[in-house]
Amino acid sequence: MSPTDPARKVPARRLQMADIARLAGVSMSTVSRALSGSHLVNEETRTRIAELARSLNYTINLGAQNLRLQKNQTVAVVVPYDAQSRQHISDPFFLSIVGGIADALTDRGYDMLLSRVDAERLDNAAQLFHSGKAIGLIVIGQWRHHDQLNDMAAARVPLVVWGGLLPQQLYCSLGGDNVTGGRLATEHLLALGCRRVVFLGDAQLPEAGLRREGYVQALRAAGIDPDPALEVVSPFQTIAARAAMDRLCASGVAFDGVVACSDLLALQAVHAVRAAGREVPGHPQPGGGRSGVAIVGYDDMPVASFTEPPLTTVHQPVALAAVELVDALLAMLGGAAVAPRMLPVHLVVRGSAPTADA
Amino acid sequence: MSPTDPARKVPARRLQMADIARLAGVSMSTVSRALSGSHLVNEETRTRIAELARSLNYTINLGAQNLRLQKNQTVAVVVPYDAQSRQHISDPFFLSIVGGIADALTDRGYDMLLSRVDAERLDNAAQLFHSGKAIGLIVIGQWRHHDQLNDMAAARVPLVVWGGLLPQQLYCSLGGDNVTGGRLATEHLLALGCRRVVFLGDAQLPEAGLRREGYVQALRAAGIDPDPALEVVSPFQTIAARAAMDRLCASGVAFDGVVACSDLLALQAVHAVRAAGREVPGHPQPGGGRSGVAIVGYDDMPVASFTEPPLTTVHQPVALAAVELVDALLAMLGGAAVAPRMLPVHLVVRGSAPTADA
DNA sequence: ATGAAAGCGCTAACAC
DNA sequence: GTGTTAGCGCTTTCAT
Repeated sequence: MSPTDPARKVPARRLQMADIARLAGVSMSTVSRALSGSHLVNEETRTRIAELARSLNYTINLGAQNLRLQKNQTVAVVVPYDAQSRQHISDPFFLSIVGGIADALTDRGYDMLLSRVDAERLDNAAQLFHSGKAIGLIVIGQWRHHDQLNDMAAARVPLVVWGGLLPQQLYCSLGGDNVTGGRLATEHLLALGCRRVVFLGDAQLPEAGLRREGYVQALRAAGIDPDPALEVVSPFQTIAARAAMDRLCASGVAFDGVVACSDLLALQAVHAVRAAGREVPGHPQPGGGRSGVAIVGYDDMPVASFTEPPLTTVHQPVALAAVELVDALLAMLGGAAVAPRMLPVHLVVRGSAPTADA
Repeated sequence: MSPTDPARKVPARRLQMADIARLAGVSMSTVSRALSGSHLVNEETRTRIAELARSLNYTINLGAQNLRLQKNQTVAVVVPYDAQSRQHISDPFFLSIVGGIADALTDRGYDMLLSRVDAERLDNAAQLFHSGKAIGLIVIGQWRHHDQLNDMAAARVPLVVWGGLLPQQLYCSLGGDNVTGGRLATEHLLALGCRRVVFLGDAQLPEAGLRREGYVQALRAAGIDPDPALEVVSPFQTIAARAAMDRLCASGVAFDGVVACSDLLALQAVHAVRAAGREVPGHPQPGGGRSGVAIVGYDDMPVASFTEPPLTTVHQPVALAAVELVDALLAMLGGAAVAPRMLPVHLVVRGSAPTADA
């Protein structure tokens, strides 16, 4: 039952083209041609060489081939991490966009290098390009370093960024329409009778900042002045979010709605609010406001409909985004000038902030 | 507000060492030495060259360097896909293990190539090694091709596989203890009074097959014969699982518990059962069995505690697994013989199959 | 302390 | 149709 011989290792020098040539009794050039399917080489010789190579597991060394051909089919996908919290990739949104990009790149015949860089030094990712490891970069998120991304673009690093559209932007970004997303979420809460809506997220991050703009727009349109006490700063991370919401609840500041910057944050808000003895989503009160707290998430991750309560959330088109990011980068590599673009988002109404309220 | 000049492209030949040499007025050898921090080169010259390189964004071309040095720091992480269903990476479990591996590899100074291969041709992944793209492979899942993995190992491809321990195994695998996992889940349901426990998963897949072994063990130990009618074959995919469970409910076959092979499958089971008008988890009945259906998931994905009902599930140590996979591969590359190993799993009891039942 | 030259594994003129 | 040769961008003897 136990393994016969678990993976022993003997280095065994890797075969190379010269070996194949010798074994086939031809020159290297012939092997090279045969393997590339050139019609300059005799049909019979070609298949013989191909067989030989296959039977020996010989494959052209791509490092050498790339060097010679000056080509490279590798795209780097850069997922920044927060060095302080040593926070790893874990948000399902990031993970699934990475999955989608992997698929899109594979479909198009490119390799994908998955790289982590310190979110404070996004510009370190340029190294991947300058060193020739990758022909271009897809960066997931702008974090706090719009400037570094601009510098990279100015240095002609082929670059596409998942994120929002910012002033003075030199690079190509693609992302959900954050302002609209923030506005939709907030409008929905206002329509439910919420009057004191919390914004949960870190508005220092461009995406969250834009969502906050939408939030403010919606409030103002409803004649409500944004209250700084209702801004709960929290990174895209669960523990911190929970603590921040607990603090808010303990502070006694009144609120009856939450616009969260991710579904994960929304879930933390749900638990914090319930731990404080209030209901989610509660009911509108005759005097205005709500008996409980209605909560809207962001991203619409696959399990959002299975949570308790099911999350009302702003849907981001992950699969589309992945394909668009890849195509944008490839177009750019093809010499096109690719303009930044926003992808449509829409609100998905579920239980955490229902539509018709009793 | 709109971008000044979105990422225009001018090819601009990449700098190379000869350029730096010329600009610095020294020979290439000196530049090479300077950049590698050799003490053979004058302190002053060295810093001068380093500055120059930095200011011009020059980085050594790694393709060329690797060729010359015969080195490579790239590990391929292979995530198989189902070609028939064109099913993309989407299970949060796979995604998060990939995230963890990315972190572990980055920490150790390796690059990670994320590759997708047809689950029917896992052996195609060997190409990544033979072509020199990667020094070794981490394959996520055995799928239906234990044999191909064995062949790869026999061909001396450095290889570590996330998966179960199988008979006649030549490669190094690491994975949760699936038999125990399946047994724990089933024992828990039996303890709750379930007598007709469904196994939801595709036992053709080694991991699911092992879990089924545990399931059968637990049933037998309780004096229950496994009923083939209670085996619902479903891939690790949501739509199919839902349909299969709907069919089971419609068939009239009696059941009062479900052991699912992933949390996603468990959630689908919850919905199917509820759509059929039954409760999850229900209550034990005086005559044996339960009024509703108790359901246990597998993986313990991060949101499992936030679902409705919160999922009782078998916890897999994802973060640990990622690190262990990486370390196993690196040890193997270092010449060590690394034996397959199982990682501990444990049951996390939540609402979908509670502990003390009223 | 620095330079000249050979070669990592491959391809593409250019010969024949 | 096949072989010879000169590099792709780099490192490293071996000279000096």
